[in-house]
Amino acid sequence: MTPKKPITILLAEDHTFVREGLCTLLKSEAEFEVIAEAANGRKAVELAVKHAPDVVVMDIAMPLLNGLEATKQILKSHPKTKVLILSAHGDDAYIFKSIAMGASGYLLKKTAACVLPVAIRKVFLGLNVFSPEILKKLNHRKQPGERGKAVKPVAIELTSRETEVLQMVAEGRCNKETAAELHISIKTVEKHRQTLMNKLNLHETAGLTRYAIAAGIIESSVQDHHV
Amino acid sequence: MTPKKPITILLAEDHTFVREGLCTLLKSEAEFEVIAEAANGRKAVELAVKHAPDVVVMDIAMPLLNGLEATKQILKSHPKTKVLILSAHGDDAYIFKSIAMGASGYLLKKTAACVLPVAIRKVFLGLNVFSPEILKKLNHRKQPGERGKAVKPVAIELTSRETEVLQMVAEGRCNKETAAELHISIKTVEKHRQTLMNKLNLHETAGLTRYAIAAGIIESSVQDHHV
DNA sequence: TGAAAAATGGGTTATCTACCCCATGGAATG
DNA sequence: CATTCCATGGGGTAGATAACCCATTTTTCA
Repeated sequence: MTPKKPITILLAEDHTFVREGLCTLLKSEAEFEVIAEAANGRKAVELAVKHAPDVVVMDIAMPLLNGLEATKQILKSHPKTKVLILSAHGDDAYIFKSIAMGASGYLLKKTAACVLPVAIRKVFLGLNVFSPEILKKLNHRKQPGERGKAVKPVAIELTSRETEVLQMVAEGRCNKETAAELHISIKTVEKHRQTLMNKLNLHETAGLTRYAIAAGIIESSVQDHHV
Repeated sequence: MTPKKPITILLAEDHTFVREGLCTLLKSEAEFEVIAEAANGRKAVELAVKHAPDVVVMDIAMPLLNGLEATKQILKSHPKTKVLILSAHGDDAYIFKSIAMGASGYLLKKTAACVLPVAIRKVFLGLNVFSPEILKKLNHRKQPGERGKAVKPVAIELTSRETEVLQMVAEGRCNKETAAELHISIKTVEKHRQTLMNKLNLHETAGLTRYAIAAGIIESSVQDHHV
C-alpha cells in the first residue's frame, strides 16, 4: 500500500495488556512498524540503542528504570529519536520532568487512543504533542515575560517552609494548630497553603494530602494526631 | 461467521487508551460483543444494570466509584453477570476483596493480553480465572488449621455507602458535589462523613484521605478532579 | 416477626477553608 | 545594587466543614 518507508516504533510499557493493545492498534496502520517492545525501562534503553527507532512510545511507571530516566539515556545516545510519553498521571512534576528530559510529547492514558497515530506522526515530523489537559496546564504556566523559549522545565520545588506546612496539613492539623506549632501567624500558614495549592495545581486539602503521601512527605498510615 | 449468540461484554476502565486497546482486541473475535464502555465505576454500575452484559471486564482503580464497590453493586442486581477484575496491582487486599465481592476472576495487567479472550470464555461458563501470580498467592494462603473461623482481621467494617462517600472525600470532592453525584441530600453526605470519622476515630478530611489511600480505596496519585 | 443496622434528611452553630486584596523585611543571586 | 524569592502578616468574603440535635424509612438478619 504505502511505498514509503514506515515509521519505526519502540513500545515501552510494562503492562502487557496495554502494550499489546497499543501494538494491535498501531499494526492496523501500514505506515507504522513496531520493531521492538520493552516491559521495563532498562530494556527500553537497550532496545532503543540497538534498533534506533524513529519514535519511542514510553510509559513513565516501569520497573527497573522509570520512563523519564530511560528517555534521558536514549536521547543521549540517539538525539534524533523522538520520545512520546504515555502516562497514567498528569502530575505537573512528571510533565515538566518529561519536557526537561527532552520528550517530544506527553499523552495521558485517559486520552482517546485514536490520537496516538496522529501524535506519532507529529513527533516524527519534529512537532511536540500534548493531551489537551496538559496543554491547559502548560499555558497556565506561561506567564507574561516567558517568551518563545518554550516552557520553563521547572521541577516543582517546594521551599522548606512550604514542605513543613504541607506535612502539617496532611497530618490533619488545622491552620491554627500549625501556626502555633511553627510560631507564626495563621495568615502566614494560609499563605503557604495557597502557594502550595498554586504550585501543585490543587484546590483542596484532600489533594494536598494525596500529594504529601505520593511525594513521600508523610505515610498514609500516620496516626491521627487528634486521637 | 458464528451462528451462536455472542458473549456480551461491558468494559469498565478509566484509561481510554487501555479501554480502546481492549476493545480492539475483543472486537477481533466474532464471539464477543462489547455492548458498552464505562470510564468510571458509577457509570459501570449504571450501564451494567441497563444492559445486563454476560461479562464485565472491570478495572479496580477508577474515579467516582472503585471497581470493587462497583462489582458488589452490579452483582447485587444482576447475580448472573460475571465480573472479571483487571488490575495493575496484585496486592493481597485487592485480590481477597475482589473474591469477597463476588468477582469471577482476577487478571493482572502485566499478564499477556492473549489470555483475556480465554478468561472471558471461562468466566462466562461459570469458571473462575486468575493470573498465575495470583494463584500462587491464593495457594500460599491455604494454611492448615485455618478452618472456617479464620483470623478476624479486625477490619473496621464500612458500609457500601460509607465507602463511596469516603472515596469521594479522598478524591477532593466537596459534600455538595458528592450529594449531586449520588443523588442524595448534602445532609446525608455529612451524616456518612460523620459516621466515617466516628468509626475510624478521625476528625478531619486529611485523615479520611490518608485512610482511603492506606485502605486501597484510592491511590495517592489520583488526578485532582478539579483540574 | 421483630430488633438492629443502614440509609435517608432537616436544623443549628462555631470554626475552618479557599480565594482574593494588600504590605514589609531580609536573604539570595545575578 | 537591583531584582527576585522567601517568609512574614493583616483585611475581607463566600462557602465548606465538624459537631451536635432530631426524625423516618427500608433493609437485613437472627
